[in-house]
Amino acid sequence: MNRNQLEVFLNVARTKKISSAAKLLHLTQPAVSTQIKALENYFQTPLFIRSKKGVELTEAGQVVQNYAKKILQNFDSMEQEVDYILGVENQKLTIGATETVGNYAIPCSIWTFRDKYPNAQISLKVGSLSEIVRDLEEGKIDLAVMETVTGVDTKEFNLKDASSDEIIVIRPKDDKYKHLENIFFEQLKEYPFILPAYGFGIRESLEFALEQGGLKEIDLNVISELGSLEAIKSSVKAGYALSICSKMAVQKELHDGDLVEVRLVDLVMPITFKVVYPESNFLSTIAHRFLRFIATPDELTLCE
Amino acid sequence: MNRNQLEVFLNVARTKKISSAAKLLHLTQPAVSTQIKALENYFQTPLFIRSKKGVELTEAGQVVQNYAKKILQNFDSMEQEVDYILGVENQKLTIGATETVGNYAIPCSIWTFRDKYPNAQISLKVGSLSEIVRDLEEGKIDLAVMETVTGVDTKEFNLKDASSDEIIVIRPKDDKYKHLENIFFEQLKEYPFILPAYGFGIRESLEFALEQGGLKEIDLNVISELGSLEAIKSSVKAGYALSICSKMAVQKELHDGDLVEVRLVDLVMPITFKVVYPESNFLSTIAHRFLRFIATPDELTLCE
DNA sequence: AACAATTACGCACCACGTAAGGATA
DNA sequence: TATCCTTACGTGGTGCGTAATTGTT
Repeated sequence: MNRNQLEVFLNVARTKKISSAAKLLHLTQPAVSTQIKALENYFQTPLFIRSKKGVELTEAGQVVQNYAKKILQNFDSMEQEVDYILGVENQKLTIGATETVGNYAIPCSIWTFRDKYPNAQISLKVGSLSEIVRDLEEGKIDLAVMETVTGVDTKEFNLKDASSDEIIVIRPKDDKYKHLENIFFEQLKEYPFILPAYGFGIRESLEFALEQGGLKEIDLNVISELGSLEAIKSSVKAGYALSICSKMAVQKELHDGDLVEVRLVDLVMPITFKVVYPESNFLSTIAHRFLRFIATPDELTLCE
Repeated sequence: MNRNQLEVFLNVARTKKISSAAKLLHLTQPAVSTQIKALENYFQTPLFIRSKKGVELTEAGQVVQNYAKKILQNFDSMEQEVDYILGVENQKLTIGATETVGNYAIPCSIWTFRDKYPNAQISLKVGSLSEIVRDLEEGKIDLAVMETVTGVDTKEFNLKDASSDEIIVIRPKDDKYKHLENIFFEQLKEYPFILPAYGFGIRESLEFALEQGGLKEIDLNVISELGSLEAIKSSVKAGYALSICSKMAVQKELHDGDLVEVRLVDLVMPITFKVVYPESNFLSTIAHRFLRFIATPDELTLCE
């Protein structure tokens, strides 16, 4: 039994569903399932009672839950105290990010990260891909987060996958689109469509996802190409057309019902953020901590 | 960072030597070294100061030590509390063991194990290999510990390596053997030798070790074959001859100086105990706990 | 049909052992 | 030379994803 299994366990206990925990942890259902089974095998007793609508803690499971919380808290405290000794709080951290990532995906992560180091000087610099790459090379930023890594010298810099987002199709809440729930990509061309402009990040991610999905080219009824997320959101809300964007960028609208997600049955379009950073030796301790943070699967979940 | 690394870390902190910790954990020096390095990389700071004669905790290292102790205690408490719910204390456990293992290697482990379950009914049955195998098949014992597994139906039973002992050459403390410290196996035949009898376990282990070492047959100046460890020890002590036995079996004599170990430079003769047990489903919970215990590397170290 | 969980299988990574190297008394 | 630690490299076990299966609403 190890730390990771306890983290998985706690997420299952909290959500009362293996599938939900898997989503939070950015793992698949079977992965979580086998981890729980391994724990139960270790203790030689069931920790959950499986029922129709999820799982429920057994008595032994409750004991494990209590201790697991304590243990993970101790891990956290240990890291905090070490950080205090190292004076991580006094260090400065400047993160670079491209437009889409920087404006929608990263800010809430930074808030969460700042909670851990409330007195550190953490700043975010948003710019175009080329600007960010140049800043990285000139050492003006400690590390950068972006969707694509074109133009980055992969010999000079390291890459790491961060938590992933997803491209989704959005539609107005109007009743006339009501039947649009689960459709094939092909069917999209029956509706007016707004395409994000190039250089906007998401357009490139879309084309890459289409290629991966075996759908070679964009054959849609494009009524316009817009270079601003706000413009896209407004246009779709107003009922003019469908469009796409990153799911994180419209969390609020989806939740409030101002926009509705159209699920594609034959295509998923994941976005994997890349964190770009120089050789370990050139990284400050707090930059290391941010790397650890952004690579930890469930740290970003507060934002969803 | 995980539980295992903390356990390694604590052993290094306690012994102040990576090599000593490795021995206690039945690991190699590089294995422990890399684990410590991984921890230090995780925290981005040294946890030990390496010096000529070992290692010393840094300030950060002391913090980690304190929390690591807490965390591992919590793991222990968690397991204890789960065991309490499952009523493991009320279960009965009967362990079978062959002569050598049962008389020398296992008893101290059982004491340690009994500390964890003071009210459980734990008994040890020592017998010949065939007796133990029969008891296992008849379900009279829950599991068995032995050196060789000849005669065990490996389809019906599972095997697991437990902590290992070592066969060593012993000599009298007499001054006339004083020059015998580090010699080649070949040189042994210049001295009178007592060989343990077959069926005694260790004889089989010896022949296996010789075969592994590329030394096909026992070409020694054998003056007698004895079937009792006590007889062997007495004879060697009395100065009649050299002999072999498991290191654990003569811990006390080696420490007191009544017997002396002769190191072979061209041959090491490890003994790996095998734990034999039926299908998981047929095992009581406490038997499972004993399996977990005996397979955990550093649980047996209290006996060395 | 849709959702929740399990099982089977292939792959990629990590911890380990072996071997070799370096530093110090 | 002996002791103690580190670095380099090959290998096996474990955790994960994919895909297929079962069971429930």
